[in-house]
Amino acid sequence: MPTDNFELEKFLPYLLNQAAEASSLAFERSYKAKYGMLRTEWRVLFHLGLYGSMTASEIGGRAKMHKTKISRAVQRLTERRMVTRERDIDDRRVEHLTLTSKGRAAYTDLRSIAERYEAALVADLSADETRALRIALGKLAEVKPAVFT
Amino acid sequence: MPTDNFELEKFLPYLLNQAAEASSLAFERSYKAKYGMLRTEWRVLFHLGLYGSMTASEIGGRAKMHKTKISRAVQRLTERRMVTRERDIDDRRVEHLTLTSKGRAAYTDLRSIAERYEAALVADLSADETRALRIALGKLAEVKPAVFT
DNA sequence: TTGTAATAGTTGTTTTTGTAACTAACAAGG
DNA sequence: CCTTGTTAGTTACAAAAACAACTATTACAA
Repeated sequence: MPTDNFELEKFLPYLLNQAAEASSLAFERSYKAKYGMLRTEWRVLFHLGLYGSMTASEIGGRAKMHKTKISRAVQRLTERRMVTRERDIDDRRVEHLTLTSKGRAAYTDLRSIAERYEAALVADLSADETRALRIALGKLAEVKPAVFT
Repeated sequence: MPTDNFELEKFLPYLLNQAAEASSLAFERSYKAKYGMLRTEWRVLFHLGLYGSMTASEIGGRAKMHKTKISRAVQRLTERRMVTRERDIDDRRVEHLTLTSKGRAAYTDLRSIAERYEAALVADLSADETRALRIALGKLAEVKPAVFT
């Protein structure tokens, strides 16, 4: 019984948020409960697990996370002995971040959870839907549209 | 140069978040700059604009927003004279929320921005992609998967 | 009735996030 | 060398979100 013809449920920013939130929930519980991690932290962890040693800026560029988020995530991961930091010899502003064995163990564990979770999510979708979804999401993630007035 | 074969860029919770954030940005600037609204507030505004008078619980159920978020959003919208509250006669716990003319004007304006913005977002996508995207997102928004360990 | 549970919504407190300002180190032209 | 500008990362403070405890009201059964 809407009073006009706008469809909120199809408005992409709204729909994307709902889907993102719902689909993040179960995974969030895993890394939160098992490792006391925040969203920012598992992202940093995964980047280091996947790409090996990285600097904060590199992670920021790739994950599109603001540097303050990364700074705090790294601080917490360091306190928990999951990440070590090492100053660059040539440029002492730069820090190289690396997973400790504890961090790598957490990454390996969470990655396997992520893989199984992904499979469960995709199980609801047809192959075509999944393919189109990934392509469309990839495009939308890059979009940087002008402001509307 | 990943060190293993997990694809973070295809992991749905991650990808969805990126897409949701990127695609919300421009619209967020509109309602923030023009009306000083928060995400929670435009959502409440749109529900009232679309469905007419609603209670906080009804909005919560439909938008999957926690009741404290709604309570505070309604409070701010009321302070700005965009929403009025009226106690239910039969059940005095319940409040019926309605847009004022000022609220309705803001809704109409923002809805038209939303429509144009949606068109700009979808312009990057093929018709098939768009259709599959909406269907897939709709399913994912409903998904409530078991916790993985 | 009256006692217990449920529901609508609010308030208080703690976490997280966002934003801006900051320090430290490097770069590059004069 | 200096000055000016840039980059990497941190810190401080303000805004927003999450979570839990609360009030007020209704429902319902003993």
